[in-house]
This record gives sequence, structure tokens and C-alpha cells, in this order.
Amino acid sequence: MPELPEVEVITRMLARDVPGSTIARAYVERPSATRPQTPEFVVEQVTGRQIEAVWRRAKNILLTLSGGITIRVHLRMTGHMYVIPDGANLPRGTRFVLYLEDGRAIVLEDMRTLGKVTVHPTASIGELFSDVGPEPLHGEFTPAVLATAAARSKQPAKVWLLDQRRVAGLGNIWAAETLHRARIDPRTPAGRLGPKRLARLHESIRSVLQQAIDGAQAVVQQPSDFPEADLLGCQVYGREGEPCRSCGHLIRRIAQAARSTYYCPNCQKR
DNA sequence: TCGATCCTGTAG
DNA sequence: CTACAGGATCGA
Repeated sequence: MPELPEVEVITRMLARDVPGSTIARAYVERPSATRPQTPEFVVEQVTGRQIEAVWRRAKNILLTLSGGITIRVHLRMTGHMYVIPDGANLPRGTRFVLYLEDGRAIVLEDMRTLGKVTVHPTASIGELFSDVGPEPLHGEFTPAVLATAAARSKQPAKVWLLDQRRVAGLGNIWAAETLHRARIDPRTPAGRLGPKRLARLHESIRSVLQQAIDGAQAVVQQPSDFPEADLLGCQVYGREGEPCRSCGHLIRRIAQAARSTYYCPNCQKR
């Protein structure tokens, strides 16, 4: 279920706890987790290598290993990844495990089994993400970049924001929250947003995501905690029929691209 | 550009 | 029981 903020916090935890450790063995509980690669291939590629770094790109977790190999993990809808102590039982829903030499293990827990683990030459990681848009919290993401990407697009703004080729990391929740903060109706064609609203959208994306990271970070007490940002703090997501926190109008839910969109019909204009 | 699809758990 | 779930890809 994680979007950029949740993946960011999960990545930070791993980046704090596992670099320097060596993978003693690996285990694929669910063969579909590595598709299109085979479990045997993935296990063979990672065994015996040292974890040098853990980082994030869009909603992917990357583990850079010694010997020029990188593990790419995508949590999709229900994935979670964290370290368990030596001797701890594998959690229910475990799909993939990296056992470390010191006895700890990194587990991929994923009830819905849509998550993915694949291995790639580190040198080729760049091209893996060649179609993915800019990281919204980095300097490369500017109003101008946003404007260029939005130009002439007829896609509704909400659907447009979910497309990872435009901006990396937004999902159904934070796309809705971002549009509310920017006071843009989710049905507005992206190409019709003028400089003023694009500037608001740019700023909203950054501030909403940064706040969500801070919120998610705050709820994690131990590694296995899922850094679920506080949905009670959402302005629109999941609040159909409830009053808008800014104006009191009732929040509406519509379907866009077969997914729910929540918005305030009063605050958010076309 | 859209719907179907990969899966399973849970809410209504 | 059915509807739906915070993702992404694939084929029509």
C-alpha cells in the first residue's frame, strides 16, 4: 500500500541497519515474487554479497551489493520490508528473505503477493528508471519541469499525477491530497493548468509528501511497524460525505481510471 | 487511453 | 456474499 513517503521511511530504516552486512543466504517463498526472473537466479545472484547501500527511486527500494549487483524491490499494494532479529519467526505473509551473516534477516512481507524482487547489474539501474519522472523532493523537480510535462495533456489532473513518468512517487492518497492543497479539481485536464496553478501544484506536491514522510517516520517505533501516515490527518482521502476541513462542504468521491478520487467540490476548481 | 489482470484480506 | 484495496503492466 505504500506510496513514496512510506517507501522512503522503510528505505531509511534499512539504510540505517543493514549496510555492511553480508547476505549469507536467500530464500524465495513465493516464486511469483521474482517474476520474470527465476527464484534460483535471484538467490544465486545475491548470495555471499555484501550490502553496500540502500536507497530509493520512485517507489522502488534499491539494495546495492558488492560485485556490481543491485536488488530492486517494489512493494506494490501490500508489501513491507524490514529487519527481524536473529532467531525471530518469519512473519505471516513472508514472500522473500535475505538472511544476514549476523543472524538477522531482511523480510519482504506481502499479503497480496503483488510485490516484486529482481536483480540487476548496478550499472544498468539508470536505464531501469529511464521512463520514471523526477524525484519530487529533489532540486531537479521545478515548476518548469512540471509545466513541460503537463503541456497539452488532456488527462484529468488526478490520473496524470498517478503516472510515474510525470512525477515519481505519488499514489492514490497523496495525489488526492496534493490536488486539494493546490485547490485544483481532479478532473481538470493537466494541459489546462496555467502557470499559477502549476506553481501551486508543484509546491503542494513537495509539501504534502514531505509532511507525509515526517508523519510516517513518527509512527515507526520498531522496524516491523508499517509507516502508515496518519490517514486521520488527510483532508480528503477516505472522507466521502464528511465535511471539508477548510470550508465545510461535503467531500465527494468519484471514479477515475477505475480508482477512487476524493475531493472537495467547493475548494477545488476546474 | 482504458479496462482487465496479477493476488488475497477485509470491510460492508 | 460482493465490493474494494494506498500499484503497475499489458493487450485491445
